[in-house]
This record gives sequence, structure tokens and C-alpha cells, in this order.
Amino acid sequence: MIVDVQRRVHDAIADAIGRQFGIAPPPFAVEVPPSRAMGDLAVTVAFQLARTLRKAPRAIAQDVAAAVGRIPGIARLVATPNGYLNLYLERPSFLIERVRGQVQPHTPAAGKTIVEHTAINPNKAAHIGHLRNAALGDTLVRVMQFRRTPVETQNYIDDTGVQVADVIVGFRELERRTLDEVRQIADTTRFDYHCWDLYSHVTEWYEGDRSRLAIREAALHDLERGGNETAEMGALIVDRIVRAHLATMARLNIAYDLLTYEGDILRLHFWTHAFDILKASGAVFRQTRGKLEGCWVMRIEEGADAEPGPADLDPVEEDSREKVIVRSNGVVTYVGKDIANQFWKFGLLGRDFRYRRFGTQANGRPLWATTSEDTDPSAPAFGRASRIYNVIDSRQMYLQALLSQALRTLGHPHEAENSIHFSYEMVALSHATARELGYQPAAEGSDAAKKPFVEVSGRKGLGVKIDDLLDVLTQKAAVEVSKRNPELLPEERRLVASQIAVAAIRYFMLKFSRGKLIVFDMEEALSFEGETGPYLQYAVVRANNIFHKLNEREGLSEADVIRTLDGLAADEILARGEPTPANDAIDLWAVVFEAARLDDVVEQVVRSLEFSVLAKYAFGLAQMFNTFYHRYSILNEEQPDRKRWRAAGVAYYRAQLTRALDLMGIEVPTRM
RNA sequence: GCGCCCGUAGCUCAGCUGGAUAGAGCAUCGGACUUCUAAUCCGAGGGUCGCAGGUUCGACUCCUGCCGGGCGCACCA
Repeated sequence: MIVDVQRRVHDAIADAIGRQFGIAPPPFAVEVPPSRAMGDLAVTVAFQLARTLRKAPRAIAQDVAAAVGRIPGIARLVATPNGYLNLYLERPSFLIERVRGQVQPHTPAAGKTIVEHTAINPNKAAHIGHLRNAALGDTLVRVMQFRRTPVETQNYIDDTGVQVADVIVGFRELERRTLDEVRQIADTTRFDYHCWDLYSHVTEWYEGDRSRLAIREAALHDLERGGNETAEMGALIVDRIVRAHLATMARLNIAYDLLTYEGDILRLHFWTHAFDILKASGAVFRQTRGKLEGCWVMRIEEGADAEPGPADLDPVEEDSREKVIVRSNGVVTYVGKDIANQFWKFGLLGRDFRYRRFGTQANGRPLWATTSEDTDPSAPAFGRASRIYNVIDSRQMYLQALLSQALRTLGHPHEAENSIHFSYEMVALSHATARELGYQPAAEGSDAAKKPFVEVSGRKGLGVKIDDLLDVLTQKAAVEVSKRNPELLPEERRLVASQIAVAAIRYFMLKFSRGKLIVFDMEEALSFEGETGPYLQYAVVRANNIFHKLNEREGLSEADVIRTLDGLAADEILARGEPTPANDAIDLWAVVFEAARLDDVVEQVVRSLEFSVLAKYAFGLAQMFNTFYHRYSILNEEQPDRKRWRAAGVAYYRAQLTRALDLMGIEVPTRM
């Protein structure tokens, strides 16, 4: 944890600038120089001041260095010939304080935050596209918790949508099932897999005769209205599929606080209420002419530089800048429902859901769901957040922008600002993997064949199901575990294999920056070597083994090591001679310092909402430790003080990497 | 047409609010297991950072314009 030191350094230098030059210091950051030989922290403020002070950076750096008094925790400050201010930490005390847990991560004050993620249509099994969403969302939640930000995790269930209606139509028209028969299937099969196939069959069936779409319309209508057999079958399907999704996510260590059902938004008249607010403010109005005549629409804000069109603008073009909120037949679009939901999340709707306890999750936390029936008085307070992250892929950017706009129009600029679309690119399939799934390759020379990927499509039944992927990974991991640890009991082997599988897949989903389209390739995803989750786990297991052996052979525990550091000769962790790039090898200090950077990295992650930064940091730390591990022995080190310092450094490293892995939802197996 | 995203090594990708020598994994080639378990480590080759301007003491990073690719812009969600 180094943010505390960074702040101390920042304040001391800002103060020195004020005293030395009589000016308010410009905003500047306390950075980490590219190599430890150059120091542990660096400030480039002298460059920034060169122009205003009309002085050489070098001279400014020297003046500042001279004016800065002693900074607690800093051993020395050096002004370099080119104008950098480099700082070297007080190494032994730095490690001692941190390995003893006396320095906590930086936790900025923050109001309640809602993260909505997963939100899979409850009509089929979850696939790898959904996996990216859930992995990003869950990691965001964990990062918030690391910073002690109160966070509520919501999973939106679209139980009244077209996709659910389609599966109902499938059971009725294609399979000719009654409600009881559907329940029978749900009780005795992989229901989410059954629906996966059925859904794609229904899609084909519609294509066979477009007039069949009228059946979908009727089913959708019944579903929304409720109180009929269609709605009853819908409720059954939704409930079973949601439970299947939750089970899949639980395998990945992903849990939620609240399931928000769209049906409750309708039944509790959230929309009617929101509609009144929107109408009263003039944010939506009834279009009286053009092709949108009879619809309630919202004007879409163009970019700030958008020129207002000429007065005689083509009315058709004018219509294209309006978004339909309520159709001419009186049915609200999903945009309307989303606006109502977003208002509720901020506590701006003036209404609340009712709640029921849905169950207890694998992590022991209760899961709640909204309901239209009587509320459970023991339900906690949901909603009323000051910041909201909606984790949705970039294709829905346009609609998310509308949510912010609605908030702004209604006089809630602060909420609009804190209504954040956590956007990411989709997951597609490599041609090789699509072929393995039985997908017929597109005709040679066609547009589809030229694309470097194949789009996942639930509608076509084309995609890798998360559970299938986890099964393959787990099986492969089990083989590797048995090879290396033949003495493990079957039960333990299963646990370790599943932990490895989860690590592989979660790391894979996080290592790319979110703006990058992932072309999913099975062979690549199955790798356990190189930059992968299992590599990271192995790097912690190795460190754990050192402590097991230390305890076994010498009766020395981690606690003993940590307790007895004071007064030991500390040359092992101190700099050896003048630092130069030549002797800048990976040594104990390099590992300790890198391990300490976790809280700084987390701040960067929150600023950029870029988890690849966290993934790469964790990988780099593991890599550094592996190098250290090969270069320096702990068990066989004869010099006792040196041995203790190394052990202490490794203790801190493994605690920090374990925390970093936890942020990514990755557990550390007992053996590998 | 408009908006957003992407373009960095053979392939897949990092590169933090501008900062010190452009990095990693995979693949290729060559080394290291009686050792704290080799799911590891060490070494080698491999780059006009899409192109052209601009801002700056300093640009892979910021701005403008092009080129190439992806995704959006429905009375679907």
C-alpha cells in the first residue's frame, strides 16, 4: 500500500514549492519511475514549473529538494541532472509496517453505489458473451468493496420480454407441451440447455412463415398483462432459468444482492408514475405529425456542435431525432421501463418495490428479489444510490445516453453525471471455434467469411455455454492436478480443478481492455501457461509452500517471522551500493515494492474502469516473484537475518497477490 | 450520412490522468529439473507504434485531417 506515502510526498513537495517560490503549486502526480535504480517514487513538477518560473528544470528541482524537509518514510530525495525529483523509501520500516497490517489501503469517502450487471434474458443458458459482462461487473463490485465503498449489486431480469415469449411459443407450438409437462422437463433435465435449443428452433420456425410472428405478439401481450396460462408458463420458465444462471455464476464466485424483475416495474406502476413526471416536465410529448404521429417521444440531444437544421427541414429527418417512449398503440418501450428503473435506483421515483427473500447464495449472503406481493419487512433498504454503474455492452451506448439525458432534462444533472454506462465490446467466436461448435462456415468470398470472427448468436444457438466451458476447463485441470499431486483425495482434486478453471476463464475475460472485441478461441482459453489465471495461482501456491516447509522443517511460522524482524541486520532489503541500471536486478525490495502498489493500481482501475490494468499488474507481480524465487532461496539461506527478511517479503507479496486475485474473483488452491 | 470503439513484434494484446531505454504472452530457436514442485526460469531473433500535420522542454499517449476495420443510429430489447 503506497498511496499513503504518495500523499505524504505530494503534500511535502507542494508545501516546499509554496515556500520556495511563493506560488500555488500546479497539480502534479507522484509517480513510480520505470526502474527501482531511479528510485521508488518520482515527481516531475520541475518540468511543469520551468515555464512559469523561467528557470531550468534542473535548478528548480534542486531548489525544491533543498526546501523539502524530512518526509516520514522517505530515506532520501535526489534531484537528477535533468530535473526529476526521485525519492527512495525507508525500506525496512516500509515492509515491517505493511506486513504487520499497520497500513491500510487508501479508502476515499464515497456514497452508495449500485452496480447492475449480468441481466441475461431468462430464456436460455448463459454463454461467453454474458460471461464477459458478469466478470467485469463482479470485479467492479469487488474493487468498490476494496475501497470500502458501499455497493449494491443488482441483476435485472427481463421476465416480460420477447425472448421469454419466444420460448413459451416454442413449448406450446413446437413441442405441444402443457404447463405441467414443462415443469416436468424443468425438474428432470438441463432446462437451460433445453431452452437454448428450443429458442433457436423457434427462430427458424418464425422464418419458415412470417405470419407466425402474430403468435409471438399474442404471447407477449398475455405475458405483460398477466393472470393467464401464458404468464404462468412464463413465470415458471423465468424462475427456472434464473436459478440456472445463478448456479452458473456461483461456480464463478459471482453473487448478487437483488434481482430486479421487469414485471414488477409494470405491476407496481413504476412506469405510469415515471410517465407522469416526464409528461409534466415536457421531457416527453405526444407527436402530432409525421411518421411518429400518436407516439410519445423524447427529443434526442445531438452532439454539442450539432447545427440546428434549416427551417424548412424535411419532416422525416426531424422525426429521426426523436425516440419513441410510448408506441401509438399505448405500449411503453423498454426505454421507458429503463428510465423508470434508473429513477428508482437514484431514489427519484417516489415509489419502491416490494421484496422477497429469494435464497441464500454460496458465499452465505442472502439474495433478494423484487415482488408485487407483500413485502418482507426484514428486507434491507435497496436503491437510493448516489452513483450507478450499468454494465452493458457498447452496442447499447445510445440507449444508456438517453437515461442520462432524461435525468438531466428533469433537473437532476448530478445524477445524470453519476449515471455511468460501463461499456465494453462484445465477445465473438474465432472461425476455428465456431467450426468446432458445428457452425457451417460462410461461403468463400462472402462478407461473413472475410470477417476475422463469427458473432455469437443466442437466436441461432451459436455460442459457447459457460457451463460447458467450465466443464472442459475443470476436466483438463483435474488431469494436470492428478499428474502433479497423485496423493490428493478425489474431493480435494475436484475443488482445486474447479478453482483453476475459474481462474483461467476469469483472467481471460479481464486481461483485455474493455474497448477490445474478444475473439474467443477455445484453444487459447484453455491455456494454463504464460499469461493466465493458473500462472497467477501457481505463483501464490509456491509462496505458500515455502511457509509450509518452513513450519515443517524449522517450526517457524509466518507470524514468528513477522514478529521478529526488528533489530535484524537489514542489508538484504537495503540498496546495495549506488543504484545504477546495471545492478537493477529483481531482488527482494523490487518484489516488496511492487506488491505494495496494489492500492495505487486500484485507484487507477477506478479512474479508468479498466480491469486489464489490474490483471496485468497481478501478472507482472507474479512474474517478478517467480524470477526472485529462482534467484534466491529462503529455506536454504544460511544467513539467518537474510532468511527472515526474505521470508517477510514473501509473506507480504503473497498477501497482496492473494488480495489482487480476490479482486478478480480468483481463489488460491491448496496445492497445484 | 452521423455517433462510439479499434489500428503497437509473425499471432493475441499491455503501455496509468503526456515523462527517463516502446513491454508481455503465444509461436520459433538455444539453455536450466538429486533443488522452496519446471503450470516455472534464463537467453536469442523479431517494431516506419495505420498515415500526415499540429500542440509541448518532452507524444504510443493530447488536437485536427485522412486510410482501414468493427458496432450503433427501429412504434425490437
